[in-house]
Amino acid sequence: MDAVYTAPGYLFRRMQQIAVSIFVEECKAFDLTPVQYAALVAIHTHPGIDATRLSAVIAFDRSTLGNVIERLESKNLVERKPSRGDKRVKLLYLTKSGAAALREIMPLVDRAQARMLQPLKPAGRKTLLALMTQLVDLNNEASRVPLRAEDALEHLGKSG
Amino acid sequence: MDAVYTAPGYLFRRMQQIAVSIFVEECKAFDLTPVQYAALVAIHTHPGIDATRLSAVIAFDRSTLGNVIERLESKNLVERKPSRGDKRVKLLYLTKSGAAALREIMPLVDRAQARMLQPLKPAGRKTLLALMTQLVDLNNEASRVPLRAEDALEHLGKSG
DNA sequence: CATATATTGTAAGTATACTGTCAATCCTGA
DNA sequence: TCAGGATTGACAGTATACTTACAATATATG
Repeated sequence: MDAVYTAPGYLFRRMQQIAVSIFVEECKAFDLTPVQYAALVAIHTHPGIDATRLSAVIAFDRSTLGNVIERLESKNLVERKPSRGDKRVKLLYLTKSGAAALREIMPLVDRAQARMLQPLKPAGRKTLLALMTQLVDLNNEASRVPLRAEDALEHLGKSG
Repeated sequence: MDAVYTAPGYLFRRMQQIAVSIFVEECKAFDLTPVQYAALVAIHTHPGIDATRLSAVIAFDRSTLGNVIERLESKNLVERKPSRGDKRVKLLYLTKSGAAALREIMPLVDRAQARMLQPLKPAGRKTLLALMTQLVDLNNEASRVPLRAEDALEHLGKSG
């Protein structure tokens, strides 16, 4: 059984479980999940983005994202407006209330992020982040939903 | 947006996503998910374990595990037998077919595990595993479903 | 022994995550 | 221009992952 507890797959699942748990605990004053937060941040950074491009920017499944947006809409944090040029597309914007919620929750999320790594020594944190960044980047294509930040943003007239 | 892509929470979610993707790809000949595989391994190691203890041993949510076991049962890989001593409890065993499936899928899972870390250099893999093992262990209590391997196994008369 | 408390499995409810499929719409190329 | 292919959002279906609640059963305590 020891082999199980040091297998990368087990460690990644477990750490994700822990990370979500810490996030929810820190942000329990807001009815926001990690995914919903990520969507808010991305819509704030790229107002007028559509759902398909948003899914590429934050590496979420497109189908799942539809439900996420629906929930954000019903909480009045996000609004969908039809695009003029393309009748298929619905453009995403934060509402006033959404922008306000984002401002309030950001420091809590920062604290959650810090807590995830807190048990390690500073040098270990730095090393882990570097290795994980590298690994996620190099494994990008292995994911079912590869990150396509640059491609997705070309049409928005943003450079980064 | 760059801060998002180097945040620990993002990296953990992404890596979990990638790990599941690789697992499914390597094991697609079998209709088995990572969770179902983990349950099979644990039941194989601890035959006659009950669902509550199993959830502590592999750090799964108890309610979710019920559905997982149900699926394994309907695939005829696992069987539940009522306990004699305690009428509430159902004891878990691998079927012959379950043990055979486990033997066949193990090497595929090993390959999947190796693929997850392959993009890193050997030294980096070792360092990452060590840091992750440490972090998951030290953060154990932060999870909603802490690992309780030793406690859970006391009643089974196993030493480890 | 009787009652309060705890445990076990189960279920309902919510939220990711993914697979497909589909109709509406857009775009391309002959 | 117009037919074929691609894109977009929506939907159905499966599988985690968690919460709360509940009935049946066990156990601890008076």
